[in-house]
Amino acid sequence: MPQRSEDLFQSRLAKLHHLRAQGLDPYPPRFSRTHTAQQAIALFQQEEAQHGAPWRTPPVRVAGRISALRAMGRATFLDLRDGSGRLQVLLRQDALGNAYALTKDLDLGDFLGAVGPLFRTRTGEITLEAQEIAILCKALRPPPAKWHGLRDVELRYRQRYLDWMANEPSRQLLVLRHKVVQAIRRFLDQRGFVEVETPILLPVAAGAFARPFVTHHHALDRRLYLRIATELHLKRCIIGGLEKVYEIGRVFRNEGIDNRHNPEFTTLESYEAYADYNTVMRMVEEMVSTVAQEVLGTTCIPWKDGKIDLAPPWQRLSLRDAVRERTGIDLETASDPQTLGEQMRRLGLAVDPRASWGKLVDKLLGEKVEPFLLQPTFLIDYPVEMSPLAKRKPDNPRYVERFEAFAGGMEIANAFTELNDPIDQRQRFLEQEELRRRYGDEEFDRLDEDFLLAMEYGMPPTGGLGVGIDRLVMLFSNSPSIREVIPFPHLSWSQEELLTEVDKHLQRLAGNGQPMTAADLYQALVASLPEEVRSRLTEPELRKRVEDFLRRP
RNA sequence: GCCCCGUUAGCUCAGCCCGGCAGAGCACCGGACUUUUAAUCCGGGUGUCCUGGGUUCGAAUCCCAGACGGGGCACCA
Repeated sequence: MPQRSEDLFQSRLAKLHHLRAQGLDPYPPRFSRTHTAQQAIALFQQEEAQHGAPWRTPPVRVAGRISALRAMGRATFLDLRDGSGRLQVLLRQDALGNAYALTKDLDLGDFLGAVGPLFRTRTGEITLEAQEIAILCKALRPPPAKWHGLRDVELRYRQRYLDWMANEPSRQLLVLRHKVVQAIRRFLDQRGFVEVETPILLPVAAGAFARPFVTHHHALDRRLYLRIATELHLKRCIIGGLEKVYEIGRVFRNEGIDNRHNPEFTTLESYEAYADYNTVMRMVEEMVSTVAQEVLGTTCIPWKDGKIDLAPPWQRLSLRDAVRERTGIDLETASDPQTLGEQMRRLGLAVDPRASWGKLVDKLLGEKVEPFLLQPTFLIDYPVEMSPLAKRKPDNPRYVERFEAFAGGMEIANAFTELNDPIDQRQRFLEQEELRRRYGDEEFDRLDEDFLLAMEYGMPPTGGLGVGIDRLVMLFSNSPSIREVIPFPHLSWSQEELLTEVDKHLQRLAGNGQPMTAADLYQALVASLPEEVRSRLTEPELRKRVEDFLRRP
């Protein structure tokens, strides 16, 4: 595989062998350090203040990755970087003796331990003068360029560790994400919520609008799906008597990838018995603003060219009013697909004539309302057709007690007073199944018989909430793309992966010793390659690969 | 699915319009240098110009097809 960068690799390999030849272990099992880079610098500053300059501390032990190397004959400066920061190390032949020869085998990216006193150089930089050094790990590939860093977006995502090595903001984003999740947990834990872990592999993937991923359990010989939501299991917890539960976890939706969608993403869902969507609304604005305050130190955050103020209370706007204000359409009168579709066409929207009313409302919201909700806003009371798990409004059964929260034009939360009438719930599921049949749309929700069974035992009135953690982190970090905030985002095949896959098949096909003609081998290859690989390569490309393969010794 | 842009050395990028020996900085390799800081100085270019096909005496450059990435649209929570 590593045909690229072969020379750099070989040069480092040679140094590795040279180290071994001298009886040094390039990968020793341990090195005990007494100070991080930051602690070492703090120690020096403290002692210098006490004793006055010039001052040398007693020896300290530090370790880190070599991030810069400035060699000048019998003295070498290098920068060691660890999790806390950077410390300059001076290697001098006079101080190190024979060990100084090791310097020649060091490269950027290697891990090194150094022992010695701290002092200030002529130019004033706090520096460790090494009396002892130990290579802790020989790196066989070079780190990204020190000056330009790593800009190539594809490389940044495919080899995220290089991104983190080279780009401080990317590292910080990971930490920010952690702090957000931590602050959410703290918020909920303090309110008596219990965190539970519900299954990811399910016989029925229900609880949201999405196509699921399919997998198979061999021992059970059963088709299973990856969950698209945690909702139905968390409600089972409520049924079982836990009154406040939540889960922060990954859900999987088999859909396209873009700036706001990754096929796996993290949601928070919480359920609280004896709460309703009004209770949840207050909790959401308090939670998001509290998290912002704890993590960012303010509730007023920059977003694109403007600012968003997350301090409660957030604006509350009924969905019907919001649509009427922005489009002039009244959903009460435009209450069938034909009328609504007609009015939407008049606004210049492309309308699928077969779309259901709920889908049309959804599209109208997505096009004409949501993108304009920059300051945090609750959209309240959704049509029942779009919300099969929410309780109807007592005074208008065509609507449900549901809200979605928006900020920066993105949906960040979705919540409702949960439906706990098992007969209505069954009816709603059946309607979803019917809609899926009628519209051939895989994304309608699914009937979950096991969940209905649970609900028939009785569920207290409950307020439920879903929050997209990734989008919340996008908001908090002013990131335009969800890929930035997901440590390892999904990408398609790279050219190298494809060709490696082809070669694997070629080796297997040609492996039984019998000589094959290029034409035969090509035929066998096409028959053997999975469609996902074959379809990404053209016939001439594959034929060429076969010929190259046969030409190889 | 559609449109636009990109893909050249390990990294960041120029060269492409108007076809003529594949370039720069950093990194790397060899040499000098015991307080440097993007160290400096001398010497060295290390390449499947994304892939495949076509036009041409000649293609990184022009044409066609495709892959991957980015952006937009469509679709979608």
